[in-house]
Amino acid sequence: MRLYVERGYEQTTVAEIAAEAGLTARTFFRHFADKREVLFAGSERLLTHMVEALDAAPATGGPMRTVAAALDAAAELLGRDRSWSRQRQSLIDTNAELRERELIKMARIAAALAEELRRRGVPAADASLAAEAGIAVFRVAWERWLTGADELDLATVMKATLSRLAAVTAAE
Amino acid sequence: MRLYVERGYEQTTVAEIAAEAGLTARTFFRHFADKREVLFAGSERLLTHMVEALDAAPATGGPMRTVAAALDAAAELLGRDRSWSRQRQSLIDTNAELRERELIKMARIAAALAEELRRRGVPAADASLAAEAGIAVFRVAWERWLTGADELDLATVMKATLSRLAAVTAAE
DNA sequence: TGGGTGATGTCATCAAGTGACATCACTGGA
DNA sequence: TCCAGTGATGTCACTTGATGACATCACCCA
Repeated sequence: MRLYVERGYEQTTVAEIAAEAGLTARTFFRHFADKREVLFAGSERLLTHMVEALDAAPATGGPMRTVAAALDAAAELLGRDRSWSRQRQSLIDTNAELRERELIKMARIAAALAEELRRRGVPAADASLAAEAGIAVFRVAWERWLTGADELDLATVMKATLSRLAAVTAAE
Repeated sequence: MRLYVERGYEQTTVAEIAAEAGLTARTFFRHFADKREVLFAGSERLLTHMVEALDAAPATGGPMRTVAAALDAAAELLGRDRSWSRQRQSLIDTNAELRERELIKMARIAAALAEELRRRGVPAADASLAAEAGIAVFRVAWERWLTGADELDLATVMKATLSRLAAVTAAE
C-alpha cells in the first residue's frame, strides 16, 4: 500500500513490490492471486466475522434485525482506524480495477449473508433483499463515516443509516 | 459473445475475436477499452434510459417511488429477450472478471441515480440509500426473472420485489 | 543422518494493453 | 478533377501481469 500511495497503483509494478519485500514477482503471485488482491487481504476475515455475528444474533425480529447484527460486527472490525481507512479508500477510489475488486468483495459478503439467512429459514428472495439492503447501508454509512468531519463512531453511523433506509423504503 | 460461449471467456483471445470480425487486435482495442467491455456495450444506454425515466417521474411521493420509475424503464429495456439474457448472464457468472465488470456498471448506475435524486432535492444520504436500494431490487428481481420457470414479466417481478423490500426493511 | 516438505528462485511463455507510425479510403472544397 | 485533411485500420515494438515447469535450499522429523 505504501508503494501504491507513493507512485500510484498503475505505476507500481509487481516486481517493485516484491523487491521491496526482498522477494521475486513469482513469489508475490504465490501469496496473492493478483496485483489487486494485496489490498483486500482482510476481506475474508470481515466476511467470517459478519457471518458469525449474523449466526449469533437472536432469532427475534425480521431478517433486517439479523443483518443489523452483522453490520455491528463490521463496524467493530473496521471502525478503529479512520485515517488509515481514508487513505486506503482514496487509493481504491482512484483506480477502476481496485473499485471492481472492492465491489466483488462486498458482493461476496452479501451472498454469504443471504445464504446464512436462508439457512435460518428466511425465504430466498427476502434473504437476498435483506443482505443487499444491508450492504447498501454499509456502503453509505462507510462513506459518510470516512468523509464526515465529526468524530462519530462507525457503528452509530450504521445504525442511523439503517433507520434512514427504513424511512426511505417505507411504502407510502 | 458467440466465441465466449463456445470456448469460454478466458480461452478466447482478443486476436481471435478480432480475426472473426476480419480485424486486428489493435483495432478491437480502439473500439473497446478491454476484453470485458465488449459484453457491456449496452450499459451506457441502460444508464441514460433509467436516469431519463427518473427525471420524468412526477415529484410526488418519496425518493423510492422515483427510483421505481427508473426500475420500470430498466425492465422495459431489458425484459424482452429472456433466453438471450440467460445466456449472457450465465457467461458472466462463470467468470470473476466479468462479474466485477458487471458490478461496477451497476454501481455506476446507482451513483447516477443518486446524483439525479440529489439534484431533485433529496438529501444526500437518502439519495444514495434509495439508489442503492433500487439497485438491490433490480439485482434480486433480475435473478428471479432469469431463473424463474414461469413466464412472468420483468416489470412485474420488479414491482413485487420492491414491495418485498419495503416489507423486509420496515422498522419493527 | 537422510529423506520429505514448504517456500522461494529461475526461466520460458502467453496474453492483455498501449504508443508510434504508416496506410488507405473517403470527403469537401479549390 | 485533384488535392489536402480526416478517420479507421494495420504493423511493429514494448511493457506488464500472470502461469507452468523445474531447481534449490532451509528446516523438521523419524
